[in-house]
Amino acid sequence: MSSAYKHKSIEEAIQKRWHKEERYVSKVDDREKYYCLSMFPYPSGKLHMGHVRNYTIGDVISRYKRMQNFNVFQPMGWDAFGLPAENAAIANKVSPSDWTSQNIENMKTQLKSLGFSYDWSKELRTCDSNYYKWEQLIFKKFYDAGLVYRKKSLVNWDPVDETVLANEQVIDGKGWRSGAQIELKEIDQWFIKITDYAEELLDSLDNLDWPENVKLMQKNWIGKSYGAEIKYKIDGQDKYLTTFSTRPDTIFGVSFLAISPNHSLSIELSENDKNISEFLEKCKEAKAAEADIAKAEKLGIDTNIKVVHPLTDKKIPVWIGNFVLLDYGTGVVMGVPGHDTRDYEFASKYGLEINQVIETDSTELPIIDKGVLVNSGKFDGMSSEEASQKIIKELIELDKGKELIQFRLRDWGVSRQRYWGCPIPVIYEESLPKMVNDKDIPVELPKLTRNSLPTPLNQNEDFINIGNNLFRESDTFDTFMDSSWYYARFTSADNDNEIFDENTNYWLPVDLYIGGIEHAILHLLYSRFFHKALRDIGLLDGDEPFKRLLTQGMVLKDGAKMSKSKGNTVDPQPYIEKYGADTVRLYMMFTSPPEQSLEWSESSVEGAARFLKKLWNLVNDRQNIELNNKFDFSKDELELRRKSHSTLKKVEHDYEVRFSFNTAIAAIMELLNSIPESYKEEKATDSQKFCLNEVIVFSLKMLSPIAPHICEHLWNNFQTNESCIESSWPKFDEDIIESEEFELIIQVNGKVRGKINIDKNLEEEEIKNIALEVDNVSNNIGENQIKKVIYVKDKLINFVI
RNA sequence: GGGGAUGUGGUGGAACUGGUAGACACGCUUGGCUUAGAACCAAGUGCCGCAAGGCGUGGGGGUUCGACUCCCUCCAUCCCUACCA
Repeated sequence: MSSAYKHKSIEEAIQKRWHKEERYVSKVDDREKYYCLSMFPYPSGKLHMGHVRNYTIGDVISRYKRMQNFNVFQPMGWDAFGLPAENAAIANKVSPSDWTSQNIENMKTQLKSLGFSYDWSKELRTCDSNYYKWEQLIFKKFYDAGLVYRKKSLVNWDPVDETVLANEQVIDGKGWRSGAQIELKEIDQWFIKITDYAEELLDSLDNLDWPENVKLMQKNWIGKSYGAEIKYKIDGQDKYLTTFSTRPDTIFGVSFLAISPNHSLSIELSENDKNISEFLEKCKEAKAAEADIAKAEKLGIDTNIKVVHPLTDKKIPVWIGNFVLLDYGTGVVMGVPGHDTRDYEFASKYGLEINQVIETDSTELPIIDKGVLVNSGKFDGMSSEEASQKIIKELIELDKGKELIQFRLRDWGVSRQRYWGCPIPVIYEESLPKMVNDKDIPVELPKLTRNSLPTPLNQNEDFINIGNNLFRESDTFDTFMDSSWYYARFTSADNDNEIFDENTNYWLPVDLYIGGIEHAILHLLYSRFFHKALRDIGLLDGDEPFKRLLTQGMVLKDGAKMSKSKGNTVDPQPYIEKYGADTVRLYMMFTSPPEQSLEWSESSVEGAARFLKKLWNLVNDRQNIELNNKFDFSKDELELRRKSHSTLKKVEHDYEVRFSFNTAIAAIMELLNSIPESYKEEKATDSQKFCLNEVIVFSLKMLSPIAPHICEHLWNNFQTNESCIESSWPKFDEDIIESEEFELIIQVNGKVRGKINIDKNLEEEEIKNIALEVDNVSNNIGENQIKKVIYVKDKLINFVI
């Protein structure tokens, strides 16, 4: 009788061996490389099931590729700067630095206990000055390349705490701690010109092996649109308001212009008009987040200023509207209520004219679709497309507009008014900013004195005032800066003298990048931008950082994404202790396909544990006996061999092409279920033992990327001639998979009426006759005449009556 | 508001290219083993129906010999929306 499966001692022993052998420390060699990267975590305290899912996927692929003789690089690090460390510091009186280090230690221990094959020799922490010094240098280089500028921009201001709040910290318009009404406040901030790369970021999406939905999201986010810039002369003044519209064909329907509350004209008018200044004050009581602006009630106020319509000379009112964003386009919107939902709503509310200038089949305004022009003077009767061109041409002739391509993408504001981040390497002299000298980099983040709260750096006199009337920049970088280039730094993480080195060229680009779908736009777009900008500076090669992308779906709990900040995490630790890492990994992979979101439930953890136990009972205490394979296999034996080889083929496809680990596992379960009991007995024949051994060898190999500890342990006891389970991946034999027969599905009018095994060599006519003989088929056809026969080779025949 | 996804038994899911709906598991039911339990083993398990058979992939409509799969429409849920990461 075999001994019981003891996951704890096996996993500890195997992990110890990996560590001792330095098995996963990677070195450049002449094999084909495979850089497999999972998004590094924010060290929030403990791992949760979302992490386990993400990192198991990466580890399965890394281990599979290693067995295929690729030189695999799988590093891990920490996205260690960010808001939660400051919150924890305030709540628990620990410094952000200590809190972060402690969390990293905890989570690293957890990652190790799960048996992930990371190359820990390349570990990174973004909060180390050894990491962020390079980030400060990159920023300087971006500045030298003309990619950095300063501009005023809006933030959420808490007037009680006198701090800037993240969108997440504003709840129903109130500060989450103070409860004070938040105001929009304009402050100077640093921006990076990601828009210089808008066109390339859009175009090169086509060449990426990424999921289509992610490419589409990025495309829509960049938002290239073709339209016209149209100038409206302010009545009685020699000034113009400039708008952008993608629908110049609707220009005869313009009944108002709406300008942003932050537009210079709005501010100018508010100085002498109490109503307007009150309205602008009210507009400040908003949240900066786009979703909130879009959902807020549309409010406006008439400025009493009129502009002149460029084609009709009609006088048109100018309103201030709270829904107009200054950052997008020109901060002026031309209102066409007949053909735009938002404009329609606004015009209805304030009694502005609603004119129809486009006709379609629809009778109800607003009509959003393109159509044929009406009420548009000489353009009547033209299609939207034709009219757009002619109208732009006319505007150009009148010098009142031009054709324009516009992007939705805005420049990247990287300033944060926070302590726990990378200091921005700038010094001000008489308010004029200058980059710090290279020799003064890194600008180290000052340590907090004991028990002091993490206040923004502008309150740290020792840090900002460096004498001689010189002052340091007190803002820190957006943490998206830290995560935009870490994938590249991993390749040279142990090099203190250079940012990147010859290893960088060997490992980049990342062959497979794995992470949550929530990063589909921002993080992935910023990283793509960084790569291109670093290329143009001469620091990196290639156009894109991530060749292939796998976006995993959210792990949900109580209907929302599992995260520390939402307080709905599930800690894997109790499961690792009770069932072992292999079971947890197997369960996570078995429970759903990676791209799908998954509501957490432990309902079938037991099933995964049971399966490994079954595997253990089958293989443990069994030895692989070397047998000559010149057997005259029986039908049943051949059937099992066919199953072994076809399962191997399927698993390869599922691991490599589909990332469909749940179906791969199901196939292996089926294979083990299909072994006849007698093959496992002592008295089984040699040919039966041969078939059983084949199942075991294939199964251990196929499962080892998912459940590496138990498979390696069983392998060492079972196999004698190949020491390491990881040293190869088996090969399937297509000849064995090929079968002489197939199961024919017989339908009558598309409904299944019979199934029968058919020799593959038979002709269609013979198959048809055999099918018609089947009882249930002939009964269903009865006296009816067969109108049509549809035959799908090796699959199905359908009689239409 | 905008953008992107998802929706299949009691539960997680399978069906990869328009061709057997429910693989593989969980749970449950019955039986075996056991002093009892755990564990394990065997059989059953979409719904209605005694059966023959019929119905069935979020709702409604369409295309097709044939639709979970394609088209239209509606509903629900999740993610992102530029300062959570």
